Amino acid sequence: MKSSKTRPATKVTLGMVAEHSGVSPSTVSRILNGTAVVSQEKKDAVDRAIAELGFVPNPIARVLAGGRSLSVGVVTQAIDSPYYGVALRGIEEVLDAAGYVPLFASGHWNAKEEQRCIDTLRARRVDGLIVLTGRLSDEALRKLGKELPVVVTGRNLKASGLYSLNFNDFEGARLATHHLLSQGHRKIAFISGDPVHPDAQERLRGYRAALEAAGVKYKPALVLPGMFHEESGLMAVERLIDSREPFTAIFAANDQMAFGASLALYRRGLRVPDDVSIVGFDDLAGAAHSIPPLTTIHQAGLELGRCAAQALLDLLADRKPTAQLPEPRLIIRSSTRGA
Amino acid sequence: MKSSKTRPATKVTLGMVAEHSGVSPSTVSRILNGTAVVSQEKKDAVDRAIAELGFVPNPIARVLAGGRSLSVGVVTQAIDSPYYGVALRGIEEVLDAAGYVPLFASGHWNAKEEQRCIDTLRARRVDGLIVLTGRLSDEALRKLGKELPVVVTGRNLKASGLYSLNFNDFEGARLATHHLLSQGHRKIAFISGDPVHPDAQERLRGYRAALEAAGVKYKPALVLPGMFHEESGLMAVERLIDSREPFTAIFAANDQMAFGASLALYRRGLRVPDDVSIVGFDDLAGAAHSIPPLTTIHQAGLELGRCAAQALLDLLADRKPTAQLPEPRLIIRSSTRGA
DNA sequence: TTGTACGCGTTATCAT
DNA sequence: ATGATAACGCGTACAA
Repeated sequence: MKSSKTRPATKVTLGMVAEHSGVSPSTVSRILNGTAVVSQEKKDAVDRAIAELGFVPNPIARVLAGGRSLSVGVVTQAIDSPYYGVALRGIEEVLDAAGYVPLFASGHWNAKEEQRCIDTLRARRVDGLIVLTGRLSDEALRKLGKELPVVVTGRNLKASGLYSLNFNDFEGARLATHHLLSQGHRKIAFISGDPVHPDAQERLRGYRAALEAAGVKYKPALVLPGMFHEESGLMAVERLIDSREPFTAIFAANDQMAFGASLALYRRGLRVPDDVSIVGFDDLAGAAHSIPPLTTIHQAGLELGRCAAQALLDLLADRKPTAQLPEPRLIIRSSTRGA
Repeated sequence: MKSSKTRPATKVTLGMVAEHSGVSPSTVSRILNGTAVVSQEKKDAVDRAIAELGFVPNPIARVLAGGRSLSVGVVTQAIDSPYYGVALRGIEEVLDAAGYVPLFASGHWNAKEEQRCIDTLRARRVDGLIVLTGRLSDEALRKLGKELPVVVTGRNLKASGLYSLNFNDFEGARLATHHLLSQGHRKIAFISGDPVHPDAQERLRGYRAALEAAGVKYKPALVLPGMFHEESGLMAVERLIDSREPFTAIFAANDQMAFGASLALYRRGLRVPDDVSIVGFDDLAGAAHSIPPLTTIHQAGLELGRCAAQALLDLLADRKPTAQLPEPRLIIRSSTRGA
């Protein structure tokens, strides 16, 4: 029985291919990696042998011998993050198309764990690294970049072997706030993210800039601390309501907090958008199907992943990365309306 | 300057540890792997040398030499799935605690891609495999189990080297439907999942069983096809409303479709739960913060991941896995009320 | 209990 | 352009 499925039943090695096609192992290796010019004649013979034998190179042996592993490490913060999850998909997509395999590891927003991830990944000899908005110091990242190609998001570092990709959080927040302002809202609450996070600071800046541009006085009582998750958004609004500080709109520094905020409003009998308008940030998958569909700032997670992977591929191929993230866009849905 | 951080600046090998402690490489290896009994004296010397040199075994070389890779392949369907995402976190968590590293790959609900993932993972010499509800045939899985330890979810296969973990979808659906019934609902629509999916069939069975037990006649016009995503839930309800088939409650085969259904209701001016009650299935992270908070069947994704990983660890250690998934539980929130 | 020698499958170096 | 040979770092027979 001749099986058309070419999956190696018994391990077939490069050496066997060499023998089968009457050339030396080195030649086979050269053909596989395009390391040197080989006569068309031998190339054909080897290709045929590879097909006949169903040979698949052993990536383990390859890397031990000093070759590339064709794998890249991706350190994210939580493998199940609704935002970064889609970024991972983007990374997977473009890496796969280029023959690379992603190795994911989660740092859990903890510099120490993150360092452990990186150590593990490097022990596994990844060819490069993508770090999604980590807690590591810029210095540590810079040093890392000297040792292997690295792409980081959420930073603005520049160095050879290190490429940064950053969203314009400031502009996104400005856009969101301006949208509310343009609809006549003046008492706009802001649910901030974890201040440790640079993104959170930028978004606060954007909020303030929009206010200022519109001649609306910034009121500290209207900015509530949050932690980027639903519960914190909910509690922020509860506190806000209890404080009796009047407001007609809320801008949450991310969608998850916006969801929590909506729920708090719902519980207090306040209607969105009739009683209060609300805008989020990120445009998570769920934003379009929340009730009401959430007006938000689109921060393309998928694009983020794709760009990061593409940039790393460039670095790996000794090309200069040019990937740029798209500018944030306001997505108007149904959670906002005139004051 | 003496750095307390013990990260190998220069690669330190097992051989160097051997030399540094005056023993042979084999002895070091034995100590590392507990392969044989070694005198306490040498053991201490080696341990000291390891600490002093900051030695970290090279996993690549280790596996090439025939040892374990301490990595396990995890094939999921989409790296950004809201349900499986948390399962991945559970897997990561228990694997990590045992010194294993997960390698994630996405099959995208496609048997061919799934097979590719498995081939890649095996080429990377994973010690075992976790397959989350794949499209692969039972036969293929059985064969795989003969070659390396495998844990699958969403199936009921039994074989040595192969462990299955399955939720009681039937019971979950029965519970959900019964809840609606017990509140006086009689015209209960069911938004089904993709029928290709065994889970979807089981849930339909559970729905019918509950109906029958309550003496309510099953009405085909009340079951709408869905595809497990929001949009399909939304369209299902639109069709249902347009069909003018009366209904007072909806049971969606998963939360995502329930969200979509809620949105359709909202758009048509129908209130949840005042006009129609709705219950979902899965208990996604977002279910608790949707508006209104969704009554649903808790299918512990985190537990699923943990159990799968634990079972694989057992298999790997030649223990008999005993992990069992918890029974589905009804989580009553605010999307359901009396008819 | 411990050490020696070899092999894992590939790439890199150095010849030719 | 091609081949022989030596690594890569570790595990494991086998011998002692």
